[in-house]
Amino acid sequence: MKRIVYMATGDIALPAFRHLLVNGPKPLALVTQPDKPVGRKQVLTPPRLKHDALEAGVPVLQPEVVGDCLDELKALEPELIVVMAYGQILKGEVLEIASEAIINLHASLLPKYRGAACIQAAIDAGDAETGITAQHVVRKLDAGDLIHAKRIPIAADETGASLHDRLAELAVPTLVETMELLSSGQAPRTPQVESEASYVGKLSREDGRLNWSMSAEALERRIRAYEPWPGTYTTVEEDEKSRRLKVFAPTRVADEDLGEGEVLIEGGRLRVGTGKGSLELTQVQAEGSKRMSAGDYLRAKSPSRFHGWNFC
RNA sequence: CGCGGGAUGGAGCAGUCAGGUAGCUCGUCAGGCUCAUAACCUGAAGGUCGCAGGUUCAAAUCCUGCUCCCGCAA
Repeated sequence: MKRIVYMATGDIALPAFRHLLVNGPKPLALVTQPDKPVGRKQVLTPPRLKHDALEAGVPVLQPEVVGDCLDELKALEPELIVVMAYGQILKGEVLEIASEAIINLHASLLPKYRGAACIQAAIDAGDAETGITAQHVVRKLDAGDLIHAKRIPIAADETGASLHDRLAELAVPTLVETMELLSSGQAPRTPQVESEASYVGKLSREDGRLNWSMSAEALERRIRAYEPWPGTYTTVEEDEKSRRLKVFAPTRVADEDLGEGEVLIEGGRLRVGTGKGSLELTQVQAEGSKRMSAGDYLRAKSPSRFHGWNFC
């Protein structure tokens, strides 16, 4: 299989793309999302994949919707289309363009965690392992027949960021092996077991608000899972204003007996009660301020101010 | 011109409204004390108060312009 079109936007698709650029077969084209304004200054930023593609002389297509470049795609006469973290749902004619197959590399062990927030979901749920699954792309999101999957264990201190990077690397052998299977004509094609399927939608910043009635263990996992996106935060009443306080990993489960959201300051350590057990926050970031250790955060605050302090 | 917060020794901050000796909690270094400690005591070093102009006898503080950092929004 030599004629490949790569459809991807997210950085998680970068290692596998680079592998193809270096070891071949070199993709005929990269289809990626249009450059988007990013950050506070709304600077128009191209996906990093685009940079690599252009450097390697691979043509780049950036249609608003994939349907806009159907003719260009057909003209390339691809045998295989590889989709990973592209950011658009594919339907209609696009699914028919590749002569052999259109496959997707998904960052979970399907049929678990179909959808966008699959990496966060695996950590949040406390799963022991996750992986990359290669599947055929069908109309229904992430519901295609399964070809191949590779697994990795989830570490006890795993964050969304670390798992993202490890899965990106895992995508390389997953893609290579999947292509070998397809070429050999021996590729399995296993329908997903619908009863075991689950779906995790896109996360928004608001999803990162910590609910102190959850257990300390669940909160600790969530803080790791949602780092760096969407991040987690709590709010604190200060000077009669409700201010946001971002919370980062690592956090530690502690065993003080505190009410939900009740704050205990002791020896420069910051602990909060939860629905079950308590949590020690070690890294926080106040509004308008940089990320810092809990000790630094507490340093300039007088102890009396914390009397009866609560997070909510 | 999307809204808002901020820049003060190595860290986190107060001081700015009402201009007048650079302060707090830590850290660092030196010495002391203790069986011992995130312990305590004594002392020391360390700052062009983001940058550039302006007002003033006098500017961290007032005025103007600029740079950078951050929260929200997208």
